[in-house]
Amino acid sequence: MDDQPRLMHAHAAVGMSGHPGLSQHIQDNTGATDGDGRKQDIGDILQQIMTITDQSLDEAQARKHALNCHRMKPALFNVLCDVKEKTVLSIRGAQEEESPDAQLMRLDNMLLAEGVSGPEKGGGAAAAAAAAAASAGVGADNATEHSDYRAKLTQIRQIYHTELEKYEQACNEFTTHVMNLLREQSRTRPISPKEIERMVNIIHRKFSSIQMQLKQSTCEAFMILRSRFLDARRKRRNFNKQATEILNEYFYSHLSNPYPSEEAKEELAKKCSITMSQHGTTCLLVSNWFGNKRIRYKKNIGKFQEEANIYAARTAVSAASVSAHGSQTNSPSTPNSAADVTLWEMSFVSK
DNA sequence: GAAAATGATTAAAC
DNA sequence: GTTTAATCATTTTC
Repeated sequence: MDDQPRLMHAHAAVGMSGHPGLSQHIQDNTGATDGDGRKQDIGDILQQIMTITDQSLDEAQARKHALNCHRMKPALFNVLCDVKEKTVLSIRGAQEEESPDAQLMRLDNMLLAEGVSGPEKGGGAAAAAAAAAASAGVGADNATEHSDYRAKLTQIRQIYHTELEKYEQACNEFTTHVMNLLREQSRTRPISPKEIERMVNIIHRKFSSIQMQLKQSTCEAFMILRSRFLDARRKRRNFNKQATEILNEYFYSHLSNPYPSEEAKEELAKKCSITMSQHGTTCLLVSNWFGNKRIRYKKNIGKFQEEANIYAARTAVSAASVSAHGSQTNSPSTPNSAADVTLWEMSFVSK
């Protein structure tokens, strides 16, 4: 501890000779002329600053006040700020990397597009829900699922906004607190406004990285919600009995070639009151049904034999009644009897 | 509650 | 683009 005064004098001397701006500052701020007197002044100030922590609170307060009023104080602080700026802060400044704005923008855009953030609900959220409901292609009870979806979306929005607000408030409070602290400290140690600004930036970056995490998890929550809602497999509905009968009737009466054309599919979909798929011009549901039926029939003809006989008999009866009335055939192709081995069946029965 | 049935999805082949 | 074959996920049946 005995070294301190010597050290401070040495510092002051180095400051004088090593920093070209110091004498200038002092000239500017004090107008002093006596070189030795100035050295003595600076040495005194520095010594007082360094020993201030060793003193009692009252003493220190008094000393702080005296220092603040010292005529050399502004000049000395300016120089020290300059030195700090040119060494530590400039190095640190150079190392500061670019903030990941791109990702933040991506998240912001997504939240905006999905209606989680932004002005008010009704835009993206409703559109997404409507699209989801439409592509799910369901009928009766989609209203409840729809509102369920909307309620959950609102919940996500609410959590997001309250959390965001909390973070913003905390950020502001913390920034104000730190700024006040630094301003207060700048009375006793050299802190430039630039340094305060830099500190504020650091705080903002930290908080915005937290906000980014919030945005990320909100996006994830929304994606999960939507995928649940959109996943058609989760909301599979069996066709009603009538629809199944219509499809089976077509299938067994076209066993030689159970591949309905686009028109036939649309016709069948209409007959079965199946809403058209959003995926294209074909009725995907009918295509799915025929795809499944073909493969399952082919895999186990025996199991479907009884069903085949029933439908064959039914079509035979209707064909007979039609011919009995002398009408023309209203079927695009000749119905097959279940006993017949059809062309289509031939292709896989004979391996 | 397990098994069967069934609609949807997928990759691969055409 | 469609179809097949395998598979998944749900609903229905027992």
